Amino acid sequence: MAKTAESMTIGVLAKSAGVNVETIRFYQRKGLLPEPEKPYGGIRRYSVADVGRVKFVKSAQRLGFKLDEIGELLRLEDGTHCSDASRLAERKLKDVREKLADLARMERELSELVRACHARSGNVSCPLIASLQEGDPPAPIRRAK
Amino acid sequence: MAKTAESMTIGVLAKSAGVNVETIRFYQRKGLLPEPEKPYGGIRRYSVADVGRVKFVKSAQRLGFKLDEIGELLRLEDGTHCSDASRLAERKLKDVREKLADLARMERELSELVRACHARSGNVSCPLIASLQEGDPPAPIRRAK
DNA sequence: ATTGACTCTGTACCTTGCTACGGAAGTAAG
DNA sequence: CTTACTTCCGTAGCAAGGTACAGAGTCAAT
Ligand SMILES: [Zn+2]
Ligand SMILES: [Zn+2]
Ligand SMILES: [Zn+2]
Ligand SMILES: [Zn+2]
Repeated sequence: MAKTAESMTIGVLAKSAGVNVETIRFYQRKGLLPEPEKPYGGIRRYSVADVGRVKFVKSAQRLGFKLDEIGELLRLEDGTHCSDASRLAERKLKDVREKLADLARMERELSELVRACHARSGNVSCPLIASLQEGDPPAPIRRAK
Repeated sequence: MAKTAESMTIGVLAKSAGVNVETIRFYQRKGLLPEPEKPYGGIRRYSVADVGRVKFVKSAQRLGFKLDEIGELLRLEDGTHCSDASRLAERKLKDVREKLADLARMERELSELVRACHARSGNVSCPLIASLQEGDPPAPIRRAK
């Protein structure tokens, strides 16, 4: 019964979780993953719980959490601190929305410049280059406030 | 007339362009900004053209270009290579749209989880934590292909 | 002429999330 | 028993875009 409980080597753990062995060690150094005791001069063994933990980390990364923040999430692993957890998620959502707005601005400006370049006729200078030479942060569309 | 032409010290240049002195030097090392000759044992002087160049870099950064890519853009500074320039912009636009899609996914997933956490009633486990423990990349909405 | 503020040069450090390497030692297969 | 693969452990390096020194020299004002 200790067979399935603590049966994996680090290599198997890494493969099961779909990450590099070095990533496992890195997470251990960061305190995201516990380092099992090892038998004197022997090899550490891991359990399926550790696979879950690594996958937890990877899932949280897909939501935009940084490793430090994932450390905080892991402390809430028992699921009994919903309001703490959702506070973290709300903060992250705010970050994400800010980045989203920034990227949306880039998208607008770039596509407008590309359009202008394609529409360019004759010998006028490249609108993209010209815009960069102006140097001004392009006028934000000013609406009634 | 050599007064306004090459009149700034690096500190003035930096301030005019709104960046740190170290940033100027960094750009010089990166080849984004030329290093003026300096009088024997003296101090280099910069012109307004250099201010423009730094601002060019900063503007391009706001569009999402990396410094390496900005190096390429700077080679097209004469504005006569519109198709080269717009190719770069189109590639960047593609990058930006990919990041945008990724962030939009995060936004969707996070806001759904936050919603679920707020809607949680009674003693069920935190939906956010539970979702991370499942570990699966949340089912992409599968549509007919 | 002596501050004090800049500049020059080189090098080191910062963040984030890994990835790689070197050398020793344990482990599994033949 | 030997060979080949892992593991262990510490340290070093990568990308990107800077930032921060230290130690020496220069410049302008008092
Ligand atoms: Zn709590
Ligand atoms: Zn919750
Ligand atoms: Zn060309
Ligand atoms: Zn163009």
